[in-house]
Amino acid sequence: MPEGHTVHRLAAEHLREFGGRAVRASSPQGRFAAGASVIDGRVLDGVDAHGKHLFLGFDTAGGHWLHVHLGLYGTVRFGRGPAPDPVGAVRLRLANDTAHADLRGPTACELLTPEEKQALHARLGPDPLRPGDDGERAWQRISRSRSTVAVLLMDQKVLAGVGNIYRAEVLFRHGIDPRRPGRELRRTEWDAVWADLVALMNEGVRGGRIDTVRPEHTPEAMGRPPRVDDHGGEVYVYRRAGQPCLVCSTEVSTEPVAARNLFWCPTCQKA
DNA sequence: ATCCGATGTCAAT
DNA sequence: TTGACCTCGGATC
Repeated sequence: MPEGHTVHRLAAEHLREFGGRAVRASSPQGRFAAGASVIDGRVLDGVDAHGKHLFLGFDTAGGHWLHVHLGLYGTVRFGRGPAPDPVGAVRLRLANDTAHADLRGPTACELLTPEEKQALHARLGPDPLRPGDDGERAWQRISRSRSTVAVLLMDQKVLAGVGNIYRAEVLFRHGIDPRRPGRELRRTEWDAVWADLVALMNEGVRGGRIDTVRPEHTPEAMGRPPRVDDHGGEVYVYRRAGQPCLVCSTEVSTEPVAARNLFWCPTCQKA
């Protein structure tokens, strides 16, 4: 499930499983039948990821880019060996003789021209997972904005790839109150946040999960039972409302912000 | 069997 | 600011 690290991981996995060979494409559910027939039989010869947007290039010289956005609940499930009958609503199945991948529930699954792909990149902020990107463009926006850092970090035009978990966790790690206006963030704080996102999210790509807890605060180090959460990683505040802060034992706070639940420690993250 | 929430975005108001 | 989108899994009855 999808913050930026998941999408970058999916790009690499598609290239590994399907790259350089003709791929069969179908839409068992039917909603992407026309698009699948365009891709069917073409060679996957390039992949790209920017924030939460995945791009698969088929015969890219001919300009066929598949754009996928998983949204809140989209998934891709890979399988080895002969593809079984599709189960449930599979929007797109990619398959070759050794592997298959089933896409379900995406917000976007569409074909783009190179120009349309470029336009999409243009409206996204820098992505901590894209090697050439840096946080300067994001800082220009943040340092001029009266919006809160909680809102700014989730705005994909400002910064691409950060979602609700990385937002909550990186602000905790830097002791920043999520309700502070962007223009009151200090340059040194932003530089530290950006550098931390680069490190945390690359770690997320490697492990396929979001782990943000420093070694000295892990359950093992603190003598607590290991944390169990759907998303599978060790975190400080995400979805821990009402539980004691791992650092200071204050109850973790929560509050809806723009239809998403924000989590923070009111003691460790002072204005 | 049914309800609810979820790592997200956009159109309509 | 609100609701729609559209899928799954876990909690609840």
